[in-house]
Amino acid sequence: MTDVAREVGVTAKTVSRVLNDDGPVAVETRERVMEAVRKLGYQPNLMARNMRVGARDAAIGLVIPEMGNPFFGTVAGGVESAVRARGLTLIVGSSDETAGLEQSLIATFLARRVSGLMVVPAAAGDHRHLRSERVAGLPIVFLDRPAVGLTADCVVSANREGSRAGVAHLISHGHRRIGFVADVPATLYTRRERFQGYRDALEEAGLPFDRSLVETGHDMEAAAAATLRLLALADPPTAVFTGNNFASMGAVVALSRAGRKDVALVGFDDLPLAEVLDPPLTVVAQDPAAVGAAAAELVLARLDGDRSRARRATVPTRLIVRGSGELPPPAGPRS
Amino acid sequence: MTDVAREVGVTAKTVSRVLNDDGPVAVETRERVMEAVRKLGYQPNLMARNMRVGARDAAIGLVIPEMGNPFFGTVAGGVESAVRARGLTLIVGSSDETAGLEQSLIATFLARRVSGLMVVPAAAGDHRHLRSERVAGLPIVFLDRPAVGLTADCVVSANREGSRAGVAHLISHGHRRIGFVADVPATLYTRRERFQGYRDALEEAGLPFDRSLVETGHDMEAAAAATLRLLALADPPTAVFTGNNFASMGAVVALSRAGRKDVALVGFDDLPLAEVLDPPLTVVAQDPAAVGAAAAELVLARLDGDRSRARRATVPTRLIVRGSGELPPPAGPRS
DNA sequence: ACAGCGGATGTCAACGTTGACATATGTCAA
DNA sequence: TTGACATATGTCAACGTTGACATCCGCTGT
Repeated sequence: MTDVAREVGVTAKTVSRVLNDDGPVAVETRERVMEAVRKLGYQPNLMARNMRVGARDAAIGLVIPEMGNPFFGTVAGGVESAVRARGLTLIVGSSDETAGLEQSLIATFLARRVSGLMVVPAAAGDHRHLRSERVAGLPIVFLDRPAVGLTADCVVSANREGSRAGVAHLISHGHRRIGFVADVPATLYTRRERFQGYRDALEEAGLPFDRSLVETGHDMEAAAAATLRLLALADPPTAVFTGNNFASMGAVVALSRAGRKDVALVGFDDLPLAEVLDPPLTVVAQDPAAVGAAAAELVLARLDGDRSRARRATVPTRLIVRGSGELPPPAGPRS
Repeated sequence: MTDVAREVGVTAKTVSRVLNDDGPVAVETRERVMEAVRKLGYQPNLMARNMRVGARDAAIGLVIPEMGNPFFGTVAGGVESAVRARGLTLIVGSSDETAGLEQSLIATFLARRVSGLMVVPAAAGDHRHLRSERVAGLPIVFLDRPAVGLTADCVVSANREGSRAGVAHLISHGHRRIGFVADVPATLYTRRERFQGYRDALEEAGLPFDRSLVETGHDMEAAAAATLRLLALADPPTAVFTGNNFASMGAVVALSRAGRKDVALVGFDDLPLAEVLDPPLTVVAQDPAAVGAAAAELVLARLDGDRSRARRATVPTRLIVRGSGELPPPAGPRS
């Protein structure tokens, strides 16, 4: 900047004024400055600028569990466009679903003095350490899953209601014994909520809850095995509800391998190939971009001085009917 | 930092020494400093630090076309772990496959004085504007597609060879008329390379190239339509090679809708559900995480002072045989 | 006893930018 | 003519940190 100023024969401050449209500058001076900027290929140093003004980095930090997962990728995409529209930069890190990595990422972001923090909590996280930052007024929003040990803004999908609707859909097609397959232990928020939705639907229809119809598999293969275990029961389910995309894929694999095209299936989370499957997969679709965008809006509102108490926003899900959920239960002795 | 120093009764410099393990500090002083740091909840300001030392931000900027696309997400994941292992932070932006957004993202990163730049070029990009930065010694690496108008480091998949191998696989199963479906116009590097691989395989086997077997569809539906057009030809192909994951999905949909389980299919890019399809999809799989990691290694090597000329690294692809590529051509009048 | 040395700490300036305030020049109304 | 005011620019300091160099102390060896 000093170089540019020298070139034009003015002070750095004048150059600063030109570049920031701040204060009065003679038209001729402005032009000469702009020309020198071009000539020297000058680019303002954002680091120095951020340090001077407000001592905050014009960036938002985002922690997600996995970059390769399209769900979180799309969430990040939603966050990014909203954030960029405000002239802020997005800094992303992935925690690999590990509390330790998550903490160290957050620490890095805080050390950079980001203007806001967005976190998809890792499964075993704990966010009490963020209390002081929150009190100090740093906008912090949690996505997809709420914070643990901290009252803070949060944007989640309508897990319970979506799950309820998916299971109710199966019930409305005559199913009375419906398996539930999800990947992760009960510590994961989304799993708990979706399981509640499953029970809500059963209760609403006056159907009994049968513990033996609930299975767990932490990845696709495990979910496939879990599905097969359900089918091998003495009194097997006629339909299955899967609590996330890996579980859905596993169930699809299992039904395909077992040649059981008669078992109805509804999955939580849409899959890119869902309509190509045989039968096409009926799903409860989330809207990850909307989750990201909503969270970003919350952060931006807080940046604008919104000091109201912590809010929880819920992004609706949508039942996409494609075929696999509409299979009727086989006509059995009792039906 | 001054607050901590005052608390302990030393100078900021001493606190700095403690925190950076730099220079001799009395054990007792160190402990008292650490305690004050904890007590005051002090966190060093990375922005100020970066500005002082080397005038470079301890971050790497990465531009990808789309966040939600698992291919680029996984690339970003590969980059991130490599970069973080070096204590650097990853800053990501998505260009939405737009040259304008790409440029403005790059400008932002340069203004932040990132230590390195990694770019997956948007389809219509032009990177001449980066020449001066490159000359100035900024590590710049292009991923998945080479730079346009600039000689620079680059990491790409073995598009041509992978494609050749995929088509050769079909040929080895007796196919002589093989359709080619890819999404994008000839300006896209990957499309050009994969098409060349297709022609290589034909030539290698002494098969004629038939222009009418080449179709274009820019998304899944378009690719499906393109596939149907191929099947409707007077002398239709007995096998199809698809040049990317959307094209593959489109082809799968088309074959499924047309009830043509006899048409062999090999696709470039693996799909999460490939093995669940009927028949399971044979693919030429890329290794996006390896692409990201290799690119990151290149940037880091440049940061370490490697000033050798621009390199191009090629990450191998892998043929994953699952069934759809092994269907024999129907016994026709001529075979 | 004293030079010399290494350990522990301090002082100062600088990184690039911009807020707060000051100065200089010109314009206009009283 | 003069003071009030707007316009155009300059001066200075500060943001938080650390490199370069200086200082002070006690200990060692002769």
